[in-house]
Amino acid sequence: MGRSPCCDEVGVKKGPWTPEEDEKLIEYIKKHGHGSWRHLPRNAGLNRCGKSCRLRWTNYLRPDIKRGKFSEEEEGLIIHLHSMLGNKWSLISTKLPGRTDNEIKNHWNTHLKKKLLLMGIDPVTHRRRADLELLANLPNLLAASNSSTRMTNSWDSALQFQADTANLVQVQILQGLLQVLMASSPNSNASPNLNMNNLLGSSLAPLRNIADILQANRQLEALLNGSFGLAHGSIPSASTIQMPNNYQSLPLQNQPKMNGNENQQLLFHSTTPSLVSASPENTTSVISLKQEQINSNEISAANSESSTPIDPWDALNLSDPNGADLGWKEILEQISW
DNA sequence: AAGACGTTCAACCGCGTCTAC
DNA sequence: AGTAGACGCGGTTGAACGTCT
Repeated sequence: MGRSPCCDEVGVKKGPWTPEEDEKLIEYIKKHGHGSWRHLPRNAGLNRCGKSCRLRWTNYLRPDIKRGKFSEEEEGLIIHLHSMLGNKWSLISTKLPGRTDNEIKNHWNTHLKKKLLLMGIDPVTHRRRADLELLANLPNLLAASNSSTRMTNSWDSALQFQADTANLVQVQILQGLLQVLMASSPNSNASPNLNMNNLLGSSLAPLRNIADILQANRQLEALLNGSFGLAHGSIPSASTIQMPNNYQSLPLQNQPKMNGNENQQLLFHSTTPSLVSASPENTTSVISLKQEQINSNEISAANSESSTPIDPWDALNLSDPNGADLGWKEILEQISW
């Protein structure tokens, strides 16, 4: 056990390396190899601790280090490996020739982690995020995940899988949020500050097309049934979302009217929004949302270009007479979970 | 133009593991 | 088997740089 005492030595230089020090280190290792890192600084004429020398060499001076931006393939590989290995940066770096563990770690913390968070994916567990912070970040999440579903082939399958997962998050969050909103305004006379038109027209614009959502579900289904093998069992069919036990349908009077289609059901959560479970074992209620029932031709007959399958929610008359546009945080603050 | 704020990444720190004795 | 030196790993820091206001 015991820590290396080398860095405790007084009078040893710390901080950024000078070109002269780099030169000395390179020359020495070229001639003798690094050998014992502890003795290397003295032998090489460097006033550094062995640890510092090792770090400088392995992370910066080594001749086989690849510099420059990470390619999309590399990023995808990092995400994939991280989902399997966690923060085992040195292990991950062995799969990326020319990249150091430090470099990968930095890139993860500064780029990839944020990317996943924006997509609604927990960078630690690589699962959908189910916390309220996610809800607070909904606009960013929606924008990111919506654009991700339209991604070209630039991201590899690992990223695509996580992007598709994020789309399910969209559905779940929206459903949960609407449940809360409905519960707080059962007679459609919502708080005057709540403007459903604004809600659906701005922050939730990406969700206005249920066909997109169903498409995302199909993609996810295909991925889960395909090469990733991450599902714990059969996956709900493309037109069926299986819900955890605590999900239930609202009484009809609390549901938004669906134009010309009284059989259509949307899902609402009874309390706090949670996420779709990919595991059917904890599911009892299965509520179908049949794609064929969401015929945009039927729904949009009375509406123009802005019309979508969700437009009937506009009929809830939740518009703010003052036209105030609420941000998500303000909305959340008004909701008593 | 300049200060505030945010981002990046090289380098450090401290702990766990390995290994020689 | 126990101990201590050495190494490697992952988390954190802080200076440099970039962007915004």
